Amino acid sequence: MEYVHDIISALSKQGYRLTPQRLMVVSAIENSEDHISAEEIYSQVVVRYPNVNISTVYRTLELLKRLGLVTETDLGGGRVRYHPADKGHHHHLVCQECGAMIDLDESLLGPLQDALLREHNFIADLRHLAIHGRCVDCRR
Amino acid sequence: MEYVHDIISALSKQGYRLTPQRLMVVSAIENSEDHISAEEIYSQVVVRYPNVNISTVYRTLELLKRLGLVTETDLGGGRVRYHPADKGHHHHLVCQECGAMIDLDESLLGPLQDALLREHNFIADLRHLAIHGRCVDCRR
DNA sequence: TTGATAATTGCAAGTAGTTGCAGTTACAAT
DNA sequence: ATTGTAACTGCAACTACTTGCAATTATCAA
Ligand SMILES: [Mn+2]
Ligand SMILES: [Mn+2]
Ligand SMILES: [Zn+2]
Ligand SMILES: [Zn+2]
Repeated sequence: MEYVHDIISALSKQGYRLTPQRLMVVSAIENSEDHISAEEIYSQVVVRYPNVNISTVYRTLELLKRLGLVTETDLGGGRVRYHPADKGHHHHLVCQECGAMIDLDESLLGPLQDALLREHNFIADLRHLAIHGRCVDCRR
Repeated sequence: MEYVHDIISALSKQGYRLTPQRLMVVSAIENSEDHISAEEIYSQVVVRYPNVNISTVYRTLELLKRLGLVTETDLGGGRVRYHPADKGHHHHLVCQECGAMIDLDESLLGPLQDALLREHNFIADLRHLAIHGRCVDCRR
């Protein structure tokens, strides 16, 4: 069985069209070492496909989010960032003062997720959260 | 002792100027029954102070956030919403599918806040969160 | 009261992201 | 291969929010 990117095969399986623009956006996300922004995706894609428009990047991200294939996270810095939903299950603590980021294991939010499901019948999307606050150094 | 809005007396105590624009923004927030947007604040203020600029509203909100006097929350709908930090301690579950909102007691996040402080020395700002996901009806 | 002065504001331009629409194209059916 | 069609894209205009800068003003000291 040939190798296909997870996201692309999921798109294909669900009947979405595999346009070159989408393939390149997906590839930028899957090849990114960490969290990537829409602008960064765009500037990668535009090199190989010069007349792509950034609204296509945003629309693709919207689709991938809606299908649960990528997560969108506000890590500060004025733009949200994306990464594959099934890659590196974890969260981040973000200091609002100095921008420091602390990685957090996903297990810390398990109990909360369970409680919300049990007590409110609500399926919380708690994959790759950014929790904002103050780190030790910026404590007042 | 005379009555002063909590937020105004806090501003004053910390040495910030009490401009008419600020007083009116604060008043709009404190008088709002629930969560209010920047645009809604602006449209209240502009009636009594016609040449106020919306950037002043945004800058005032930024200040009030930074001082911990108001909370900013993304409840969906394409704009964030504000309310006094010390009013109605609670959170919201927001369904990404249908927009339904379920109120949540603040106690549910106490254990998480404690764990983050204990295990990571991080003071998480978990006042008035919006947790996104799917409600029972939109479950798949 | 009356200045001095730094904080604050209005304005205009900028950034991140969204949307309506007309034209293009992936994909399926022939 | 050709063609029909809805999905998708590019484009341009728009929304929410931000920012640099010059003009205004709240506050304080004289
Ligand atoms: Mn991450
Ligand atoms: Mn609320
Ligand atoms: Zn910090
Ligand atoms: Zn729902």
